[in-house]
Amino acid sequence: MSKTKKTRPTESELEILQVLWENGPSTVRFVNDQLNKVREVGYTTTLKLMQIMADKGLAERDTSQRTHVYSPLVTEAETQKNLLTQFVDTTFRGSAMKLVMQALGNHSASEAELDEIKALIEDMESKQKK
Amino acid sequence: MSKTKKTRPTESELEILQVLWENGPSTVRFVNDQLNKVREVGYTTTLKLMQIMADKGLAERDTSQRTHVYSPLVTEAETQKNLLTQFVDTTFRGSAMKLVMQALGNHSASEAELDEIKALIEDMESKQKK
DNA sequence: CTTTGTCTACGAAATGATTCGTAAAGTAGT
DNA sequence: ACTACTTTACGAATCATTTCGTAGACAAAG
Repeated sequence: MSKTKKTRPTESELEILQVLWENGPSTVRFVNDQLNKVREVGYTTTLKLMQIMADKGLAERDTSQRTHVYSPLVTEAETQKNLLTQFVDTTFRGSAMKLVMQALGNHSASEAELDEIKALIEDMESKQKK
Repeated sequence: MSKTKKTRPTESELEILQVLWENGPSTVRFVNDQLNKVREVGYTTTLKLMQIMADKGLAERDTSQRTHVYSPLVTEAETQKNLLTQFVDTTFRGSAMKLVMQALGNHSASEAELDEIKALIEDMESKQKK
């Protein structure tokens, strides 16, 4: 009922947001179908979740048609940022750099990606030097 | 009662593991005191949680003395790796590199840290090249 | 108009995690 | 031995999240 901002999506809500971010405004039916490609979820379960999300201000819905269309009200980048911050705190005791090292070490990256990151770092360093 | 491996720590369990990792084998009293430096938690709450953790195989306890001493059964690095993988999946749709970029961008790093990461990347690239 | 299917609304059950009260037993100090 | 304190054990309350059953509205097809 409120849109007071700052609500953290739960796991399930995040799954739904992913669908909305990837595909744009969608119906419950569509979202539910997407989710079911990965795991079994009942239609009314997805419906309920999406209604809650609208309630929390994570999404809004167009009710002008009988079949409602939901749009995300938070961006992917902004949500990632929030979740990342809290994840770094709880799992890496606040050390983002430890996380970066782990991520680089465990997950393989293409040369292009590595170059991109290197460029980003050099950019940061040059700015830091004033 | 089982030690079947692969149990994911919850938020609260992770907090307790942090204490155990940082301080080594500890009593419930000690862990609870540490937690209370950050937020209020009842003694029996911490006790219960630690008993559950022993149950799940996240920790083991020495009951030879009246005051039990708990030790972690999972390492910090291993736990971070598991949590990171699932976090990348749910929040960054599997793209560890996107996460790295976000982490670099949002959280400030010292020059030394940046250099360390750059070195790591160059190391990876040289190994990849052949 | 009736049947069949799809949609939303709603409440409540199921699940999982966390918190706490209370009891029982051991320990320490007097 | 008595009292005060600390510990473990345990069950249940609380709280958040997820799941589902059911009902009512609407729509499409015959």
